[in-house]
Amino acid sequence: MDADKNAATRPSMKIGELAKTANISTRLIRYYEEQGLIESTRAANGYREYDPVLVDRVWQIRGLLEASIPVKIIRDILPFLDDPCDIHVTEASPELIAALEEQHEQMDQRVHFLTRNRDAIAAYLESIRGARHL
DNA sequence: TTTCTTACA
DNA sequence: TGTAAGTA
Repeated sequence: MDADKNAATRPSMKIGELAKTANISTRLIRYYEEQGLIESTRAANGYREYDPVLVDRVWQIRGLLEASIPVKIIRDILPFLDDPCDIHVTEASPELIAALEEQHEQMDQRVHFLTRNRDAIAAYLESIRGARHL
């Protein structure tokens, strides 16, 4: 079924390939790994090998990071993102829960902030377009 | 050629 | 984060 373009979930992607596929630098990939955000195995020659599913994982990490979520928290919720069914919730410490609630609240505020500005810009654009037609 | 580690800007 | 150096 998959002869050439489907190496779906096999631990074999070199850092350069992952970088190109996920559109991030190899430098950042190594950095995420240093921070314990992603894992990799090592080939006999010492080269890192990545599971192709990390392409998505990297995007999730970027999103979380861009939302200013601390690496410490990302580390804790990443395993949950892997299998949402896994019951990490049961062992979530009060500290983690508190941190996540705070982050959630902050994200909510950002969403409102962005929404408001987006609408303001949309309205401004509208008025400009209208004026242009005069 | 690609990747690795370490380190500086 | 990018980039340089010296390897494997």
